[in-house]
Amino acid sequence: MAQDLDTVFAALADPTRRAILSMLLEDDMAVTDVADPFEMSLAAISKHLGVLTKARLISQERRGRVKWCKLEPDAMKSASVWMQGFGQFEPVHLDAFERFLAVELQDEDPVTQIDGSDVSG
Amino acid sequence: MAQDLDTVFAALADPTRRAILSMLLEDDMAVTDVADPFEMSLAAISKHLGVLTKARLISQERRGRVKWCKLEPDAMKSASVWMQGFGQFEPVHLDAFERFLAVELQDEDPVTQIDGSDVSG
DNA sequence: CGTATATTCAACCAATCGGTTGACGATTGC
DNA sequence: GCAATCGTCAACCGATTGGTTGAATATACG
Repeated sequence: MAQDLDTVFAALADPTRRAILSMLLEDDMAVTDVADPFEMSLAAISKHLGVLTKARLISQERRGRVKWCKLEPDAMKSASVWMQGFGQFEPVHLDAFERFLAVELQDEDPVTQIDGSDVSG
Repeated sequence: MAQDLDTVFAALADPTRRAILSMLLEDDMAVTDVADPFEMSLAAISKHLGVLTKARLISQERRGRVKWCKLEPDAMKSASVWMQGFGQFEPVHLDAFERFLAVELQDEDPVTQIDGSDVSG
């Protein structure tokens, strides 16, 4: 559906949300841990996670008082398929680590942030 | 760069703009002709084309008093590469006509609009 | 039980978005 | 030259976005 593409692309348009997705590529995470490397409030991250969930790019499962966030690549796949209509984009075969790097390198800012180097107060 | 992805994904998040892109898949078009199937004003379409141009998803070349719009698939490709970090999306080998259909079918509304059937006011 | 932790909710804010209208600047053609 | 065509610009509008803060809700722990 077109509306799915609306929400998926809109979700991907924000660098914070893309950073969150690449963090979740490593492992499932609790909301608080997702929020940790960012300078913004927990509530803001919670909203971002809501946007990602609505776009079905992630799923959230509550276990006890902790809500675990998990990457759901299918939604991204359908967007990717739509894009493929515009050219034969070579699939660039990557192994797990290279996939991670590919994402990290395209998205520069969040890496610095996630690294937690020197985030000014 | 991350900012490129911002503008590309944001541009793709709007159904009118995706419809424009799939129209341009068939052929280059003048701004007026792009606007024709839509119910909104020419100025609105002009703005949409501006967003697409800024994202480098299209280019615009003025020839006489007509401005021609041309699809530029490279920007979409870089977004597509970013996405591939999240999974091995099979490349779905399509020929030219099938590529066009793939795009059209994913994006339903615009087709109806382009068809000009009955878009309520 | 009481308190700390995890997360969301609600209200608010400034900025951006997607659309409108009317005026305007170029270019074309009778 | 003058009128029609092509396209953008500027001002405006309501809705949405991305952030804040403070309070509220659950769950866990000691």
